Amino acid sequence: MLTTERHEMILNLLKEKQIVTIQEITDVTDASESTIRRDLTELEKRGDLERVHGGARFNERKVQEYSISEKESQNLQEKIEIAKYAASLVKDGDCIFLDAGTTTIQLIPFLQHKDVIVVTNGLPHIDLLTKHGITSYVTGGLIKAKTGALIGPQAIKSLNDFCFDLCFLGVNGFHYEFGYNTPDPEEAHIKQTAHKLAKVSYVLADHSKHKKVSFSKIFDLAKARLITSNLPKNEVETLSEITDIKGLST
Amino acid sequence: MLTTERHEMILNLLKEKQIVTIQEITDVTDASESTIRRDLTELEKRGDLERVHGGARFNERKVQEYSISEKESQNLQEKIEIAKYAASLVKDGDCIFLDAGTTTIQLIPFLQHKDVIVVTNGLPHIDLLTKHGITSYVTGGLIKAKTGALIGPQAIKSLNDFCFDLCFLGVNGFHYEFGYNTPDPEEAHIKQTAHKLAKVSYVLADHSKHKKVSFSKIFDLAKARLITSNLPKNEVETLSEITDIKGLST
DNA sequence: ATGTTTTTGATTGATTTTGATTGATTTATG
DNA sequence: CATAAATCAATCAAAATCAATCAAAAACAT
Repeated sequence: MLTTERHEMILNLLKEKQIVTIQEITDVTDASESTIRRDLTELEKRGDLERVHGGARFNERKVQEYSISEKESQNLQEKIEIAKYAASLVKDGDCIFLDAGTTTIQLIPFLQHKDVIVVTNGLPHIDLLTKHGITSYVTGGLIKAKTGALIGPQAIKSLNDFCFDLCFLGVNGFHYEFGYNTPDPEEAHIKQTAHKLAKVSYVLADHSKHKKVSFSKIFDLAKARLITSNLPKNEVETLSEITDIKGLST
Repeated sequence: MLTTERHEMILNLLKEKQIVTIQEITDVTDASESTIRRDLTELEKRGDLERVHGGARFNERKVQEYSISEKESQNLQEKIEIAKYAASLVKDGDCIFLDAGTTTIQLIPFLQHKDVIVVTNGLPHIDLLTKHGITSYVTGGLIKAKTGALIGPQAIKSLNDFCFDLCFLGVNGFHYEFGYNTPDPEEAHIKQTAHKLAKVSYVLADHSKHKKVSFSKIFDLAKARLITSNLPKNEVETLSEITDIKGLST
């Protein structure tokens, strides 16, 4: 039996059972315990599985990679409406920061014939931006494979090379009391930095983000104007007490 | 039995079984082990299969999606060979700079099971890097839509945040007297900077780049090791007078 | 027919993989 | 908490596989 063949057997076993013992693997493959241990070490190094005492379990990394396309389809129409309105705020000659995320990406087609410069930390944005012939800059940074965002100190540092007329941010949640938030502190830091560098900041968030709270607070609602949609009228009124809010409806 | 005939038998075997041992092949073909080894080497060079210890398996490379520009890239086979050799120079734990360009991009599949950190200024590289689960950073900078390279002062600045064990550069031409060169002064500047930050620099260039001279000189041949292929023997000797050169042949 | 080139199979020593064994570490059990 | 059982990483020698070399055989050109 070839080493590669054995590796594939192990991964197939894992795909079926989610978790396997070394004993099970040696039974199936007829290889010694030592060999299987070496295999597991190797496969873990590749990131294909996670070792646990006595065996190994499946690594969900590969499944998670689909998360981008799935997310994208959620509330798509709403996101497009929000993005369309946001784009209407852009004037010729503006310098814009486009945050990573599936909402802000919808903004790009509406910028096509405007004479603007865009800076983004979202990798999926880049392709669309160049296709629409928009002069664009990317921040540097570590690639967060799951979301295609650039993060880390390098991203912050390269952001500081710019000033923005407008800044469009995506968030995971917004809350009357707890402000705008997102799960990743690194991404929160990026958004804070972009906000500081911009004359005006907008947060784009569909109704599903309302009252959601996740790990990292970005800043209070008051600090950026909120563009959202399909929120109950009274909620919009409540929120408008503390921030500038544009409530659309589709 | 004809060599070609044997090659086809091997590929057919592979199509059926996905993975075969050398023993299996010798049984079917009645050829010696040495001959089969030679066949496998040849077929791997063509990109028809991938050798593994003890046998061979169907090449994933062909299954994987490639961007249009890659498919259209000239001297692809040569570039793959060069990239493969370049990848063999990479050790676990290395920090690598991967220059933008169609040659360096071929290096990525060969890095997939190595424990490395990659920094690149090539946008097309990013997708492949993440697909292979490689920890990667992007330099910031202006997007040069034509080549998908990141350039300008922001790119230079963010490069200076790193140090590299190895630096793999692409060029448009190399010349005994005029050194390595490329048409865009901005890109030349990036390459120079990356070279300064790296312990060792390699230039990857297929034979079509030989004796080409374009607008911007990057640096003299002596400053970086040259990996090339299909160059006449005497040319390799001449070049080896002034620089460290690895001449492959396909 | 003769000399040249290419292909082949055998042989070599180097490299890689393997399974057994060791003692250390972790987990289970009383 | 202490002990036993299971699992672990590290090491080593045997086995398998490898690339490189060389001479014989085959294919080729002249």
